Amino acid sequence: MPELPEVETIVRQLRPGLPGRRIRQTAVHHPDVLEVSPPTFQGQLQGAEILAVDRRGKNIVLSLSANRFLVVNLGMTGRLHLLDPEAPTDLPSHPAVTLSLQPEGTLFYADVRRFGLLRVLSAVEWKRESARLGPEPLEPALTAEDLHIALMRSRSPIRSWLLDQEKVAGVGNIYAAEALYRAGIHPRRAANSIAQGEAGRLLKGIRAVLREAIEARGTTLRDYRTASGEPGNFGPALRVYGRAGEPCPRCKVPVERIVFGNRSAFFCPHCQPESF
DNA sequence: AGTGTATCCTGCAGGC
DNA sequence: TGCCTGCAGGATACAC
Repeated sequence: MPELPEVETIVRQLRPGLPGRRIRQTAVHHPDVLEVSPPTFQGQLQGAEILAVDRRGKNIVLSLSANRFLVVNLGMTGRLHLLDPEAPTDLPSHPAVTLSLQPEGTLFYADVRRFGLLRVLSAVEWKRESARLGPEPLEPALTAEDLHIALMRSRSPIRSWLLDQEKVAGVGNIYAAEALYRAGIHPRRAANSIAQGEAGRLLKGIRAVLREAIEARGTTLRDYRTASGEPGNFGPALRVYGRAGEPCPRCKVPVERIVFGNRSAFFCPHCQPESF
């Protein structure tokens, strides 16, 4: 999906506009993105006031009145747009859910592949869901030592480990590749083979690339758009992701692509040696 | 515990 | 032009 920087970008754009508005009407164009029937979903949202907009991992979380939470996971191709009634933009294709707001406004969810998911949860349910997710990588509470200790408990490849939302929340395939490149760690290295110093470099790499990507409003490969419909600008700053065959920016050795865990992994074979 | 595989679904690029 | 294959920011379920 949209990974942490893309979701953070959307949340920051929605935050000034949504709180204080009510959900006046809900239209479901594609029940695929729901877990419940459209009438149930509509009933869960009807009349609710939006109190806050937050992010947890890759989830957009709208706090609603009556202690409910609308949790949006964008899957691979989900888009959440706040349509300005005064300045009609190009409507995205593949509409899935439309929320008509009061006062005037429309929150529009579109999703080409419909892997996304919209759920309305109680406070207890959301707390439980959130507790399943790993720590927020940008929160200072997460230390290199914490990371190293967690890594020692797993023998899975570090790239797969980083993609597991129960380990660290919000990192996806793009930023896992970029963070491992910056840390000089081969994506296939076992998590428990990462030394303490490497864990420190990895955490720094994760934070640096996430911050820079947020600054650029995310990476648009094809579908991702900000809440106002703009593409993200981080694409040209990617150093290895999607760059198989291109020279490593540091050493000029061609970037390689391998596949494991059903996903492509990109790395520099010179700067990220598999073993020492 | 970890991994390979399949699934959900559509669109696009590239090869022939 | 058209047909085919492979590939894509995710998450989950399954058999080994």
